[in-house]
Amino acid sequence: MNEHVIPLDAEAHAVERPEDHHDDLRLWLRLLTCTTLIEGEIRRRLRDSFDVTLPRFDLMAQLDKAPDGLTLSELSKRMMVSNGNVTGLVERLVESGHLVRETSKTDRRAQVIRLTPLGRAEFRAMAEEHEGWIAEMFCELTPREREDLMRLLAKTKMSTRRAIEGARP
Amino acid sequence: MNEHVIPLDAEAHAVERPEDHHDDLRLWLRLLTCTTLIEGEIRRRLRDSFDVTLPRFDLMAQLDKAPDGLTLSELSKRMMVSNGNVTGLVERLVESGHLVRETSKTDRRAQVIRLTPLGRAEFRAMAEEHEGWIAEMFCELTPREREDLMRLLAKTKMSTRRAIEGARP
DNA sequence: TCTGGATATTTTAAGTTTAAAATAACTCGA
DNA sequence: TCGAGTTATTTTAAACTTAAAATATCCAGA
Repeated sequence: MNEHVIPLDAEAHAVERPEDHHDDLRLWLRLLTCTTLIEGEIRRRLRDSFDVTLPRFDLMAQLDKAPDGLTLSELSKRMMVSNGNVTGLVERLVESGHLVRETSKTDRRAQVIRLTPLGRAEFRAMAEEHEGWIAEMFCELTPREREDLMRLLAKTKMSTRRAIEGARP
Repeated sequence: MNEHVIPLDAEAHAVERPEDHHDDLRLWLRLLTCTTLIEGEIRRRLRDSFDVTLPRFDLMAQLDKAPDGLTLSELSKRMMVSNGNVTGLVERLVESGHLVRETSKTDRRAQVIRLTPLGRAEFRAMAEEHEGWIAEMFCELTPREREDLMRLLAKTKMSTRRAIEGARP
């Protein structure tokens, strides 16, 4: 008897006390763990296989997608890091012969950054390996699951952007 | 005419050339973007509201969950950062009166780290706000979507762990 | 007991990262 | 043209982060 009685706190997942956001916190921690795990492994493999750091790889990836080059501001916006950070990264990559910088013809404040042929060649070689590594990380997800995850992350991104917008308009 | 002809590369999503992992790469970049967005905003709010850095908050969060304290190794494993990193963070948090460290009674190599009453009080105050901020970021997702995302991230985590295990046993 | 290997932590050097202040150049309206 | 406000970049100081080497301690077996 009584096996059909619905307890007051049935469906624990749906219980919502005011201000009870533990599940969201767990969701965030899991998101963070996934990213940290993948990022750490990619960092390790880039170092072991190509002796390059992840920030440098990321910066070159942005430039590879922009054949006409990018300004430092544009780079820092796309990489979501500070301006000063990009200044230092570019400095070291110019030093090592992977990038060139020239003053914009239309705006003397702006520097246009480009990959050198060496930089592009090295990046392309790394990128091919890198893409395989990433596929490896997701290999246990079905195509359907990957689509779902993509969609849910897109929604999370939009939700977060609006939360940020709302807080600092 | 011909509008019903199915082109050779119909259903772009299903087209799978050998070694074509662009979708996985996009999935990874989206995951990274979400994490970076949220992390950046949390960092900003912690600074503005409590004048604390994110790494310090994260470290205190680990200790708050472990009433008996943790060793530096245990901390670095849980935070997924290097040992040396934790050494420095703990040093500064002891300096500011938020942590205490004592040598383990059973292993003279190990330091047990604990929150001080001050550290715990300050952390609890921050954590309450923090939880609300996180909920804000996810607020446009339905409960069902949050569950799905949680599940998919769990699967991603497992998939990644095995990829890492497989590469360096 | 002694010793080799494992574990816990610290140190070191180099690089990354941020926030904030400083510098320089642009824009646009009075 | 002048000047206020904006934008692009650099500089600065402090903190964070990693990988690798160095120390110190533990542990298990000969």
